[in-house]
Amino acid sequence: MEKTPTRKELSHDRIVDAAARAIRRRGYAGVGVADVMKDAGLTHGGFYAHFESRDALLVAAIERAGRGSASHIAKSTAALRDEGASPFRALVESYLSDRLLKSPDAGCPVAMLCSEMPRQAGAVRKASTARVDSLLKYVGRSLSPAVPADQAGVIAATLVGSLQIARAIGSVEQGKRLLATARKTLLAQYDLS
Amino acid sequence: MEKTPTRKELSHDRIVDAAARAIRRRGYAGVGVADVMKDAGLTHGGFYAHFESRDALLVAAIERAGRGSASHIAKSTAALRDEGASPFRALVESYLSDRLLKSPDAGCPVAMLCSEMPRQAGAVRKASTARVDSLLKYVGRSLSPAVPADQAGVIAATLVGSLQIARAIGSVEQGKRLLATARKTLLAQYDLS
DNA sequence: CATGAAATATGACGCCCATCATATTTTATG
DNA sequence: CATAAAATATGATGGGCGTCATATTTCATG
Repeated sequence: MEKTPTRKELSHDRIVDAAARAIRRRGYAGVGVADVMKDAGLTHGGFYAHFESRDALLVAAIERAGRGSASHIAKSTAALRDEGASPFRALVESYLSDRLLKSPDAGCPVAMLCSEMPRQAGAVRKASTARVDSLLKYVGRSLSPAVPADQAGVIAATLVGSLQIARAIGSVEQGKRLLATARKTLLAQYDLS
Repeated sequence: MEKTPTRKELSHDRIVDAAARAIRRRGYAGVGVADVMKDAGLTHGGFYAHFESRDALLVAAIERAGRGSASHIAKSTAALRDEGASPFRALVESYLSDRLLKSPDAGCPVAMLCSEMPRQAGAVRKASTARVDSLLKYVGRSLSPAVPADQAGVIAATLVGSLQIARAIGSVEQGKRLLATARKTLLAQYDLS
């Protein structure tokens, strides 16, 4: 029995979606209550009927962004696996896809927020580290059994770092080259399929 | 002939130092004019006798933080090299030292700011990408000739990503373990000395 | 020690933002 | 269609921050 969502639930959902986009595009500090509400097609005043505080919105946004990225990756990897790619190859090629260079609001929130996480406090921090843990677990599950499990952290770090540096570097051209060699290197080292 | 610095030059220097600490500890948005001036032992009003704008301070802070980290690494690697370590091993062990887990204002500003860089504008962005380029060049110079030059980017990404994730992860214990395996993995793969 | 200039402090202005109180609109029920 | 409750809008408040004008202090020079 699927309960049809109430109007408030629909609004709530649009707000979280807008916040999840904002936090990936602009970081923690870039999530403003008024802006998010406007993006959700509402005005700022009604915000506190939906959330106790801005921090509560941030927590919801982080979780939503994580789920969004996870399902994005899942879809992308599924397609690659259909073409015969190993789980690890599918992850690497999805995570380090050229397309993500320009569209930050589709990529992994850990890559967008990682360097800001240690500065966050309380529930926001907790929700953030939970996303990191989740990424590590995901990477771990995609590894070939021949790869030691403790490598998941370094591999995740290489994925996150490559995407970040490819975005931060001067030219898009350089960024694409970096992504390409990162994919090649990771596959050469860990894709023991 | 060493010109002795004027009072204003000394103040300027303390301001930039305070800003360089702040930007590594708290990110771009965490550099407030009033806070920085207080840290420098001054009050907020005199700021615009030293800088045209807050953005100009950010540029100076990024450059100072980069130089600070570079000289920190240089000192640390020099000591390791005296003990017989290869240039690459010295870099890896300096950059991924356990000590940096807790003291963000001593570590590499690229690791602290990387995910925020694409969001910056104008001169701040330029100064930031210059630091990234500089890091890539530094890594490239420390590589053994047997390692292809285009690997510098991936290696830098692994360094930056490992430090970030080690800091963002739940426990310090986990962070140290991640740093240790990152060091081990990088050395096993690239330290062809 | 006096004096003018350089450096810094005090204080104010305008803007943006999170939060909240209250008014208005929308939806469901009789 | 009327009415009450739910949802959202309007508007206000207080605080923080970048910026700047002006006052005060500090320093060098005679």
